Amino acid sequence: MTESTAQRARAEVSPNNACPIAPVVDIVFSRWTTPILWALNEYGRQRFVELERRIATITPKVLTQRLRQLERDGLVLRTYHPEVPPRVEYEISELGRSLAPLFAALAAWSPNLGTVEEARRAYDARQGAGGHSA
Amino acid sequence: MTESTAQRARAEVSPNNACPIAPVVDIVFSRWTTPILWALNEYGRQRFVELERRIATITPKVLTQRLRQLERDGLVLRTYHPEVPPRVEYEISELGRSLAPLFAALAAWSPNLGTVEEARRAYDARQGAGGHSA
DNA sequence: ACCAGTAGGTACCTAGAGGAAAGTAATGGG
DNA sequence: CCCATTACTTTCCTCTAGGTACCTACTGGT
Repeated sequence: MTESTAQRARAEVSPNNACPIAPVVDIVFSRWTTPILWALNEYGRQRFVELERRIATITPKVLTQRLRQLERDGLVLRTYHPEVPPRVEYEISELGRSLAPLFAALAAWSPNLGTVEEARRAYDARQGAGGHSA
Repeated sequence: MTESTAQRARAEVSPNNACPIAPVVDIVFSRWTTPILWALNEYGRQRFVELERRIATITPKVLTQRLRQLERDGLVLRTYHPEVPPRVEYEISELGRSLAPLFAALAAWSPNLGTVEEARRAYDARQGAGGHSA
């Protein structure tokens, strides 16, 4: 019940008011999902610890939460091997792979990051110096 | 100083470890920025209250914060008219407009939302019913 | 008997984002 | 004189995502 409450909370705050892309953003670009999907898409099927080590700054709890969410959304496939030390493998699903052009568009825009940094420096210089009038 | 702290915090938690698109996501898809950019892109130059009414569920404080952030990142242009009741107009910048293909890719993926909903129902049915073994 | 290792689960706690509501400056209108 | 309007700002408060730390089951190795 806790999870569904969280899901509903996320859904409630998303202001889909005539903004048709907000739900997609909620699903695909919620926190941590980008590096997870990217790692699965880039390095193929992996185990829990591999993902954990690759992302490095994520905690196992949150990684589990996000993987469950992605599995529920059908973007990730989970395979559980009931072996002696349990082994679980995660891979990106067909639906998840359909996000590839989206990620490509993201990557295509990334050269503009320099422009953003420049804009930030300019803005901070305007505000930071004695520039802002009373 | 509070704002820059928040910016740095966001930057710290983003695990850009070999995930080149994470910074773009941080800038473009941080909370509330999607509906704001979409509204500005869709309905053109607008005043503060127009945006506020259009998004409806956003509070003025957060709208101001997000607009400042977007202005600092160079995605939005702010024009202040020092009139008797102050008037401010916001419009999307050239850099912001360069996000259009990204948004188009988002919109192109949105038909898959049905598949996501279906996957969620299937997952919930699996877990919700007596299906999960002890 | 004890530890290692996997894939988490759970309880507790903190930090910080976001909401609610009131304040602010300036001025025209009743 | 008081109110309304605009575009915020500020204060206070809540809420929850995420972090820390510890726990689980299972078996093989020593």
